[in-house]
Amino acid sequence: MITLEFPDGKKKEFRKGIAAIEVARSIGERLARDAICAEIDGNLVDLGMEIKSSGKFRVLTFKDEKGIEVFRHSTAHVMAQAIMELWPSALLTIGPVVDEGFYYDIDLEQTFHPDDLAKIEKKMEEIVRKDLKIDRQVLAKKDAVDIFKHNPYKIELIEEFAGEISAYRQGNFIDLCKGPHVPSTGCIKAFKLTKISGAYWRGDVKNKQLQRIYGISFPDRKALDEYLKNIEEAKKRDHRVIGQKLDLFSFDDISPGSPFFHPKGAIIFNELLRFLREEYSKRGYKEVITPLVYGKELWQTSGHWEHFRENMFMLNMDGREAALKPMNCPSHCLIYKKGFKSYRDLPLRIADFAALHRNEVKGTLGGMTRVRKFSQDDAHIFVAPEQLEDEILHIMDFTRYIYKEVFKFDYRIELSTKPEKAMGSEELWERAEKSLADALKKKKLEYKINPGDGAFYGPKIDFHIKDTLGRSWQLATIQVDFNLPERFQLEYEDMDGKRKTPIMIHRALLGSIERFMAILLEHYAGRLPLWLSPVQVRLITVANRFDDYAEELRKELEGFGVRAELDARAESISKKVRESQLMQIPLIVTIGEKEVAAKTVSIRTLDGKVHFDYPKDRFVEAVMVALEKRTEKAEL
RNA sequence: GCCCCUGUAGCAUAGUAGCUAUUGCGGCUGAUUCGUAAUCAGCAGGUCAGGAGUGCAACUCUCCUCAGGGGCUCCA
Repeated sequence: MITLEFPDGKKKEFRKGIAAIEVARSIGERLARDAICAEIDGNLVDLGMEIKSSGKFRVLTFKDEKGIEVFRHSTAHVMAQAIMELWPSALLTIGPVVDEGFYYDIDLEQTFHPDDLAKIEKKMEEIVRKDLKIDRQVLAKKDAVDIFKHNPYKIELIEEFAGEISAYRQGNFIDLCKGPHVPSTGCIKAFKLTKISGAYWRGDVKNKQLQRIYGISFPDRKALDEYLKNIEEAKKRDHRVIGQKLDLFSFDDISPGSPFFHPKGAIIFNELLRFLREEYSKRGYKEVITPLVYGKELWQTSGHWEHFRENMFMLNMDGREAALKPMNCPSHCLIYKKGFKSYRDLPLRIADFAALHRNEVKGTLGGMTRVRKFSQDDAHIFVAPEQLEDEILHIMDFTRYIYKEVFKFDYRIELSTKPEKAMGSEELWERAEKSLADALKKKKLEYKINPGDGAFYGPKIDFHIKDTLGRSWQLATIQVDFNLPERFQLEYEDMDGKRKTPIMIHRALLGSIERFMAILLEHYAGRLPLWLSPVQVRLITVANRFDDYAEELRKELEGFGVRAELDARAESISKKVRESQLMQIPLIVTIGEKEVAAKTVSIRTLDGKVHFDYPKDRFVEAVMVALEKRTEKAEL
């Protein structure tokens, strides 16, 4: 007999060699039905696995992260089988589970067409209907090589395996796999193949490009339908759709990747800058204005010429090679060098909103999230070494204020360390990495380490958030740099009269303003906070004879710096309300007989609620308070 | 840069086994003065992304270019 301990701490005896599924059944029929695989002492196993020794036992279902992964991985196998049946010459490579679903990379002469997805899905349904048993097999290396000898990718994988080589068979399909898997193909109830793309073998551009098919699966149809509905909803929130509907920005073929901000978009952009400037003045930053064009010698000094020349826009300046600046750091180093610096000048916080140009390769451009021309809320802070940690803490506070308090975002923190292409000594890098890690620990923040993902001049802390389509974007970044100050021979005179080299911190909190705007639009689904709304108040009159009162109120609001419009067209109230609502105007004020008589207004907010007979002066007051405090909405 | 898909008026769309194009919104004109998501009528608006080719004939088929989209790679 063996003793199994369940997650609730209860222990139960079973005969040795009992299958995991039987144990599940002994707990409950329902659990056995939902079971995907089991976990024994932390190791995932198939439900058919015979348990030979005592230990901690757990049944995994679709409610468990690991259960979802196994389920989707099994779906990937069903898809692979379907593809092999339809295109027997296809070579399977790898097919892992990702955040949203799974994919399989396939080497096939013929290219897949989107219509093929439906064909593959049909074949998958057949396989599911057959309810083929999925069996685990442990193979000796030479047997594995023999089975997969026609597939060089699998051979390459087999050659790398150190431990046991396992494979899973369903019908006449077999694939190399660590497992576990669901017991039979019939378990895969609801799935959808979502997209086709190219992908390089092992993610390396030098390797052959394979075809990747993505899919997702769920234990029942309802969950899948819900997922698909969410995707549809997310598409409506896409910043490109909102940007066009609200007339915020556009693009033109004549300058791909460079946004045109329309008047309403420009308001949002400028409001963001106004907000930052106010914060800057509270936090000791000094704003500067710098050139866009620089001779190449500057980029040689900074190291960008060597590392990023292909991504810079080149120009000719008096017959000398020059480039549009892709970033601000060298400009600020030059400003630092004007006039001798004392330790009393540090920390020196230099902020800049200059336009930056990066000649991104065409394939990577997209909407406002990846552009060629953009501005950052950039700042470079020059500190003495002993000020470094405090300054980093100071920046993290600033970041938290913006993201948590003002915009209420959830973010993820990553610490990126020394990349292969790096400048500077090992020792400097270690010091820089440690200072960032220490600051994170002091703030008790959770973070993930991204080995080798730092900038070429130093390590960094990045703040990432997800967009509505589940894609992750880097927003704020804090980078420690010991290299540029040396390259530019920056120095300051310390208390002891000695000349020392300062440390430079690169930081941008919103990141690119363009990208931040995109994320904001999606975050709020176009319903921006009052202070950012291009039009804050729209006044609608019931009939022309009330226009004077409305215009008076509009002027009053305008006088207080509120963006207010009067819609006095001879259209129906319903129509004017509808249009304002579609334009996501936060405060829609209607004015008619009653309002004029009683000096009130009727205020409609975007949720459709109407506050009738609201005293006019109190309304103006409420708007002013909301703008002053930058709250999302006016308190009515 | 690589793979795949897409490109019809300002926007959203229909369409043709190859004979220059549909509808709605928006715009303009006129009427309507109305109480919280579309008042009515009329009019204008398109070298069907651009170029080349095959046809008597191309928006439709082929090729090239450009742009957009989804991925891959990249992201100072």
